[in-house]
Amino acid sequence: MEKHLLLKELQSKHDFSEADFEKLLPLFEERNYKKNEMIFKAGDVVKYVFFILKGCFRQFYINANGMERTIYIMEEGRWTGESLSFMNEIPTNMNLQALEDCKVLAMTKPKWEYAIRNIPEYALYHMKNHQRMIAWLKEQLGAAVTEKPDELYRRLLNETPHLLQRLPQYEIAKYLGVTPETLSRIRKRNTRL
Amino acid sequence: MEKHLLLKELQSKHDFSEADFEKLLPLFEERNYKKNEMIFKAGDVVKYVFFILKGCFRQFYINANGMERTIYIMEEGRWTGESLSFMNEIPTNMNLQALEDCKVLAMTKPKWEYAIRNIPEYALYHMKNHQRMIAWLKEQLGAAVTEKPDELYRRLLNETPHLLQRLPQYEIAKYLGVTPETLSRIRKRNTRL
DNA sequence: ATCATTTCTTGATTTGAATCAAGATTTTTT
DNA sequence: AAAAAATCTTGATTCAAATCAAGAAATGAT
Repeated sequence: MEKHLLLKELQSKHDFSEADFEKLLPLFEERNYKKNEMIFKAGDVVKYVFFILKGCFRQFYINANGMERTIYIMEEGRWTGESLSFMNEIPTNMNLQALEDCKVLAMTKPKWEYAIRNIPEYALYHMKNHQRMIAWLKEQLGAAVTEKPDELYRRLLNETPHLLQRLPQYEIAKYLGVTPETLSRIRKRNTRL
Repeated sequence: MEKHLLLKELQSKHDFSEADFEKLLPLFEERNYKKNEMIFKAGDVVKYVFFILKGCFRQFYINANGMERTIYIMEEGRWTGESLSFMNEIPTNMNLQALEDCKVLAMTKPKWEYAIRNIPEYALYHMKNHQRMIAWLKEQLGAAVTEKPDELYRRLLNETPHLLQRLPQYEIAKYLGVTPETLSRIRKRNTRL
């Protein structure tokens, strides 16, 4: 029997036992989202934390003039959600959308609190995950402003080349923070291997 | 006797008892940094987590071409450091510099681990703090790309007006991600109340 | 297979910030 | 108080990406 995607993720980042996994897994419920469906919008209180079993999501920000920017794209085997809103039951300023038909494991706040209190290794895994996220966001913020679009594209090509196959170009453009026209030109410039 | 700055911060974000504070405080040592001193640089392993008692710091990113971008500026009553590097004893990709003569409370990793294990409320406070930081960074990233520099300046003017008094303009410029010349023009445009 | 829709490419033009280059002003040092 | 250094302002020019505007190509529907 194949190892569960969630167990794989937990063990890849932390020393997580199968016994703890047996306690954790039943706390989730399975949910499905259709392509382009909005999971939450700015102003909503986020009701679940999500572990992605199939498909991918984008989390994005919309400013006062309606300009949007994709903050990250998460695929299967990763978490998504918005923990500040989720934990404190306050409105989020982010938006989450399914980019494909998706299947997730979703956990509500009472069950999540139970998990944090009763599965110490889950709390520790969680802390590590947050640290990683903070470091990643700081680097993204640094890179977003100091790097030229061509360089940002090459980074993506290096770090997550499969995303360029998986997603339409206008989604990549929103992620890089350029217009689709500019991305088209970047690709032309960078195609001559 | 006045309430300790650290206790104030802990209680403002979490239900933190004075008894727990008595256990936490001795784990720190006081350290001083001179204006412009580098606390750590990209490639270093970060040895402490810092709570700022006096002064302010900037954390910044330097890209491959030497372009730099200030990620955040932290003042007294706030934390700084780089927890991914600190916790995992791996090199950081960030730089931390004192912008004034500073005094901090610094905690080493063994003591921090002791605190996390033995003062559960500190672990919870810590988790909340991380969530807040993630939400803030996501918003910063969204805003950095979607907003025009004038709007970013007005945000700063709204959210942390005292920083504009406290710091030279070229530091504000690095934080906003524009050149000092551009900031000078932005200020001119936005000064007519 | 054809038509319609969505996505991508290419060119021309506009726009806003970076860069380059002096000066002016403020702060620090002596 | 004068001199030196650091910081800030202003103007002219350059440059890169956004915008505007068609078309071309790919995808999906009938």
